[in-house]
Amino acid sequence: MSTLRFDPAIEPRWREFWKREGIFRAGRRPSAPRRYILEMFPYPSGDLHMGHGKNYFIGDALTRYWVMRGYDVLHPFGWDAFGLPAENAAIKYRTHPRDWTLRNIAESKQSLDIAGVMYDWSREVTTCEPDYYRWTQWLFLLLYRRGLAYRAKATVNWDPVDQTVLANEQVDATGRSWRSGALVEKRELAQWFFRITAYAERLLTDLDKLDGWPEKVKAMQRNWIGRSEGAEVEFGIAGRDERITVFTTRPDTLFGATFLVLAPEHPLVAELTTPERRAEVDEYVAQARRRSEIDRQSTEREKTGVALGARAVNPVNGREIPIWIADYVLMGYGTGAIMAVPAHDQRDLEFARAFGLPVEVVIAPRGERPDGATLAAALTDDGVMVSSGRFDGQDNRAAGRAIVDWLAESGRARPKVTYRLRDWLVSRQRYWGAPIPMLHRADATIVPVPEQDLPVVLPAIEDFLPRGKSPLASSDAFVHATDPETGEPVQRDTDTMDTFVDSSWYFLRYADAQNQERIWDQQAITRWMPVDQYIGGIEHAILHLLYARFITKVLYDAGLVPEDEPFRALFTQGMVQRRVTTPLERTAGGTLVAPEDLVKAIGLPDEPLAPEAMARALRERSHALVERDGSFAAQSGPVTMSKSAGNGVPMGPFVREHGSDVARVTILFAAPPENNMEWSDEGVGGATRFLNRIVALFGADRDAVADLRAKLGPERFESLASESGELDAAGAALRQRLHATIKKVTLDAEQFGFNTALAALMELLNEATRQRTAAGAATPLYCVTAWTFARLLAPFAPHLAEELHAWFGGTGTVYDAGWPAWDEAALTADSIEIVLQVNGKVRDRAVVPRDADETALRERALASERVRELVAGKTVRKVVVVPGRIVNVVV
RNA sequence: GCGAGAGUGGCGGAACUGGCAGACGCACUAGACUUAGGAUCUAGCGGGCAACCGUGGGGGUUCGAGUCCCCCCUCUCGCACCA
Repeated sequence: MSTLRFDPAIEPRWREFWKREGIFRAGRRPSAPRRYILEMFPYPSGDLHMGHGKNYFIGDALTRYWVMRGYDVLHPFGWDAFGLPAENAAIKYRTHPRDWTLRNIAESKQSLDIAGVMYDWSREVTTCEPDYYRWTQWLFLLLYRRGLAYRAKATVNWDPVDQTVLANEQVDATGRSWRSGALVEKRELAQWFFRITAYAERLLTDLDKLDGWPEKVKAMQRNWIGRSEGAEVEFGIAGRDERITVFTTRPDTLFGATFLVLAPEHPLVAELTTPERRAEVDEYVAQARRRSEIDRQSTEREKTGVALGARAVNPVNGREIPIWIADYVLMGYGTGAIMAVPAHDQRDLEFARAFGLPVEVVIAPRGERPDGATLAAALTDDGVMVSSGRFDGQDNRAAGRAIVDWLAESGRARPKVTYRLRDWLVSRQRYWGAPIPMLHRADATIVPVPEQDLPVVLPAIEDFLPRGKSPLASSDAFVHATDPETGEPVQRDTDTMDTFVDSSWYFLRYADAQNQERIWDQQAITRWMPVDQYIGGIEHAILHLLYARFITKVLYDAGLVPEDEPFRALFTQGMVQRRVTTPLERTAGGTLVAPEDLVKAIGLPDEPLAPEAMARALRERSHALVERDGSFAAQSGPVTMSKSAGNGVPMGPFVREHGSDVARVTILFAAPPENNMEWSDEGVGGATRFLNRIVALFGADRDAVADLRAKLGPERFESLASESGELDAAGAALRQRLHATIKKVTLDAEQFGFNTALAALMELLNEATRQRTAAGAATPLYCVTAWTFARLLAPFAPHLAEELHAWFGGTGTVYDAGWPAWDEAALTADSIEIVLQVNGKVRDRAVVPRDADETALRERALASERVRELVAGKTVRKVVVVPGRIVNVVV
């Protein structure tokens, strides 16, 4: 006997059908409400594996759901095609970055096509093409015009491996480049910046509008922006007219400032150093400059510093205090200078203790007044002001405000808000990026390239190797240009833009991707923006998502986009992981030998081991010893699929062999999409069985369903689902299950509950199988269940859903067949089972009419034999009745 | 240290406003069908012989707590000398 099975060979036909009919083209339903669903566009690094696939399957499921709901859905795709890896790969494989990139795009596109992920390809964007980067350059000019792009000499992060500067966001906490992993150096260079700090406050407060964003991502952005409210206070310098401005969040502690600390890079350091301190100070400054970010930012480190010899004057009491420099004060934050209040700040206390500086308590928490000299930890709690002149006895918070007001009268202080966010450095000394559209005159002034001269085309030079300055500088044809105003010779800026500029606006271009005249048409952008649902990895929580919000706000201010936040809802999906299995060699003596690379990777002993010893050694390294058919292998825990781990399951080959629908169900069912999921053969098996069971069950009755539907007509046929008629027990159960499933799948599909939606479909399939067996024939209810099942399946196993829909006599596409509606009244059966409890413990169950009232339920419960046994000889104190659910007898 | 989140069977995970804990699936066990099974079907599957006990631990609220409140523990992620 041969049962029908799911055949992946049905898939290509449906893919072609969707493409031919343009089912997923935006604008197909111009009068319907719109939805914009977007997955983060990829960097085209090569062929796609299931790790990438998850992202696209999630977006595709959502797209298909909303199309079924009758919406006009925009689901576009593109390529983040500029960037360093293309250059590095091109150098390695002796090709051109452009060729390498375009080849990868073609390959990835084919994988997506085979997987049946449907995009509106007429809106495809590729950031390395002139018809895209022309507008990236246009955007640069817009920012320049609005005073938001500027050139400045700055201490910048220099990546010695990739030979380029990096934005702060692209250097990790250990001071390494996010891309090359190299320790970043500091250099003084003239660079282009975007003034994102001008938007710091809006970027922060508007996070509150983003209800559809994960709290975690919003928290990360808040933290990155790092708003801090306090005051700037000016200290005098003994014997001089200049002042030193410090930033403090605790002006209430001003009377307790016993010294000042400047960052080693502070501009006043050289001037304030007395001759006898010179040698020591110079040595310290040089040392600090050499020190890497990791060292410098470690909290573990002992405090170091040196005194300059000069003295500052505290504006609140005229007291003279010493000025020090120390590398725990950062030039990049606040004013690069602090007042040290060791009694009330832990870092200052450590510093004071290390160098024997005085500690003076000026706030007494809870009425206590500890001695500064013996203080073990800084006092950071609120309390009452002491040793603070006229402010003594006041509440410290109020006193802080009063002190700032008082000093403000003489111009010695002002309230100040400080941010950790720095301006965005966008220049890159690399080839493969959008040229910065600026011209340098002989007199060192700068003029923008006129808009009509865009794009500034990236020249097709052969020698793009990085040598510390932009490779574009070596192209004379590129560098030499004419001043648009004077006609004099000028030189082009030879830097290219950070690729994060390219990706900060691509989602806007999709609204009108083909427009050659303008960046986009106002009507188009108003139709599609903002993005309703953005889907991508958490790794972009700060960089891309912050830049995209910034650029959108700039464009909003320029009247070019309808809303100032680009993404209404954000979903961060989990990774696909897979165990790595490495075969072990078996010696004649029965011992096992690990291959060299495994020994190197996890530190296994480089010698033959008995299986038990090998198992133990592996377990200690979070691996397992697995055996199959007498061969042994080492198996790792789940690790994220990647090229480097070598555990990616390539999309194309898998889909061809098993089917896209199997891949989708495997991924979507295994875990909630926000979690990491483990890809395993067992998971694939489960998904395959589910699809096989669908085909086996409904395939056998396909003609019965089609015939009944043809006989009754579509409307009459569908109304069968709501008729209770004369159903037997199995029929009643199926009807209830059908409506419960429609409701569950509908609600789940809208909140990424794909795993539970599929579980509900499995339950419905199980119930349908039971009813089919009990009835021995395809009943009308069973037929309408099959028909409905096909539509509910459409977001998750689209090819099979189309196949079922066609089997059952549906015409056109299942995506035009409408989403099923459930009947709330059909969710509960006429008679239901309720739970009988005694003292809150389940003791019995009873089947009662659905609408049984409280009195009836109470009587039914007390009539139960089990309940009577337990209640016998005791007093019934109370009976809690929850109609439709439970009766609890309290004795 | 600060911030966000999570602890439920052998595993992934279910559980709406407090109302049958463990849905669905994987793995596993037994049986059936088979030349064969790593296919398929049937049954079982938290622990305990049982009364009962079970959602990280301890208290509390409630007729009733995985869910609410208080305290504690552990883990994951992000940030971290930010004045």
